[in-house]
Amino acid sequence: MSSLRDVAERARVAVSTASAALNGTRPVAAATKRRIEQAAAELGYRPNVLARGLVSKRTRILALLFPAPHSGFGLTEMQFATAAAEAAKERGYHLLLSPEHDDPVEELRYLTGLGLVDGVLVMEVKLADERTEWLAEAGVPFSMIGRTGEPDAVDHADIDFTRMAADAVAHLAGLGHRSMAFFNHAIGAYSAQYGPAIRAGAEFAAAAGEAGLGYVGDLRASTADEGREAFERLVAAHPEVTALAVMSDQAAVGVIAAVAERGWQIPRDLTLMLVLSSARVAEMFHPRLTTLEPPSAELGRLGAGMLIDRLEDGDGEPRQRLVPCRLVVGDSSATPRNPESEAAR
Amino acid sequence: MSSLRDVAERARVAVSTASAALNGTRPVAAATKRRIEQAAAELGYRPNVLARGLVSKRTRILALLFPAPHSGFGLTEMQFATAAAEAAKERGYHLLLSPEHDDPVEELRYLTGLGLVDGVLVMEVKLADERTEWLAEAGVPFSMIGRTGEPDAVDHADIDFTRMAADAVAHLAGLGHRSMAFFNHAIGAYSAQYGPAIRAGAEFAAAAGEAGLGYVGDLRASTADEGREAFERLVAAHPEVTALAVMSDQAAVGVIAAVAERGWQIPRDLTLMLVLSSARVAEMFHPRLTTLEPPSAELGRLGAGMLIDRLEDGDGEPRQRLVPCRLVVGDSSATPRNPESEAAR
DNA sequence: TACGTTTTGCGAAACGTTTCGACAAGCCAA
DNA sequence: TTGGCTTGTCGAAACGTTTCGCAAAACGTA
Repeated sequence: MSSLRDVAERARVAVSTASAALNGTRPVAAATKRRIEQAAAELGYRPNVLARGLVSKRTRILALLFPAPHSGFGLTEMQFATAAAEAAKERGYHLLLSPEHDDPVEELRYLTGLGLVDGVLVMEVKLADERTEWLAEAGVPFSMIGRTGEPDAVDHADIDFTRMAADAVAHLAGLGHRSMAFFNHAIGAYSAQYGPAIRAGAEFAAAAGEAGLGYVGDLRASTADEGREAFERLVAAHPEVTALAVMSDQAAVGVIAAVAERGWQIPRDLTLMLVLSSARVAEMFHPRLTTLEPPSAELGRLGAGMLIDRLEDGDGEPRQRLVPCRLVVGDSSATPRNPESEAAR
Repeated sequence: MSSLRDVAERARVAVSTASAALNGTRPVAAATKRRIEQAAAELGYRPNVLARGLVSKRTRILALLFPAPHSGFGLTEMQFATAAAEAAKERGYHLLLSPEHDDPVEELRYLTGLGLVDGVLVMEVKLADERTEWLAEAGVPFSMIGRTGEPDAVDHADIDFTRMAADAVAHLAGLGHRSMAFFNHAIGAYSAQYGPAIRAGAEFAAAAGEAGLGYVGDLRASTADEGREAFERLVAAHPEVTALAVMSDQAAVGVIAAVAERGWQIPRDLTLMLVLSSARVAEMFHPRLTTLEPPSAELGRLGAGMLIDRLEDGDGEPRQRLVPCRLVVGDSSATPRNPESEAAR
């Protein structure tokens, strides 16, 4: 690989002049500049990232903190990563995929100590997150996909949960439903702190109340078995419910099976929609399920973009974006079976 | 961040001695070594990757070439990436997620010219792949997840397609089926060169022949509509078929819908199995589908491991591994409806 | 013609490592 | 005591950039 020195020799200038010309950091006479650029082109010169980073303290490398799959990874997490990598690439940055294990903070200490990365992208953020706390304290630039309970002035891109719940409720109410149930993720060691579960739960309750819908919100399921069981409990306690919103696609499998076992049909007897599952997954069900698709790629893109903005523009007001979900209507949405007498069913 | 110089000062030795002690590249007196190590620990010293890479020409960074999603990415591709990152991390390496666009070779030229990566991990390898050709020619160390048509001496980890087809056929034959159909991926610009589609097609035909099963292998579908249509064609032309193996989960959605529309049931009237879909996806269907789950994580791990071996041990015989799939039996497999008279059905 | 000012280019230092030749000290045999 | 080895440590150079003080050249003005 040819170095800047080769370029300088070929253009018959000093190395420093070549550097200035190529980076535009100092004025260089037009003719000289042209000569240097041509020499660089002819040699196929590529600046060495390491040498550059060593002196400039900027590597243009971002790290994406990738949590160990806690509950089976989905397309969503995947899209964060690919979209972030794409966005980074477009702006001349690189993305390091950095898996996390038992001791995220120690690993973070190691990772940032390497002098390899300019900033960190954090995903699967918990309401109280030791990683973001450490990063803030250590003064390492970072942005979040998701957000902590008190994101204050921290850059982040997250789902607009308020709008998501409102959209879902509007969809159901628009079809004539008067009563709905929300199946949240199961309470686990993880989801106890998991922002999306908590925010979605709160926002659904609020949106249903706002719209005057009956609301059952204490159901929790993350597996097919749990979904089945939760559904049975629901039917026993709240037979008036005609519409279901389910967070976990795994749970939906169980719910649908339980519905079928009763001889009921979707959407004739019950409307069912997924929440925060990709359309690709939703259409794998039969019937194709309605879903509120998370803007995963958009979040990944935004997260990376914000971090780069921060790195380049230095400080400034916090960059924070809430992005709505996309409602993809499938074949699982319909008017309630008997709107008039539902309460008496 | 403290540098090697700080460590050396604190331990009252020369920088070069500190380096030797910490890396073990030269003998250092035990007492001195201890002093240096302690100083390093006290300062929380982390060697700077850039400085080290600049002189040693080794960064311990691997790039994973990530193709632009051609037909919607699945869990499989995701697992390559995460497993490769994990494996790399365990051996002290980092993984760069490097998206590809229109001109893979030019991008590769750029990427490797940066001096940032020691080696490249290539996935979604086509039978004739310009990327691997370029890499080989340029002398850049690389390994493949998948393989070209003539992998010769190139390191790779791939699915054992022969075994996969044999396992599938054995499963179906074991249930009593005498005739099967294989739904391959649709012929697209991409899949025309796509190893898995081509290898699976060939191996299924061979395995069915070997086992003495009737075989229909000219069906192709990658979407629900195509799946539905292909199924109708199959029923019209080959009513004797009692077992289906489907490559695309999207196509399976269509097939299943078409089956249901005829009033048939799986597995009562027809056995259906997925090929190269994860169990997580397979159990999203109703009934839960049998699947031959690809060893994605294993392939990612192996691919990274091989590359690192090559980087560290220098040359040696090619490292090549074929890994079998895992048969996960769901509720979609059963004995044929009427084994005796199937040909007359 | 001389002087101040601007433009243009140069050289050296620095970034934090690794590598390697040199050399002082210690030891043993002659 | 000398000479030859071994062991342990040091200093300097190198990797490929960027940065920055300086000086040479070019220009305009008095």
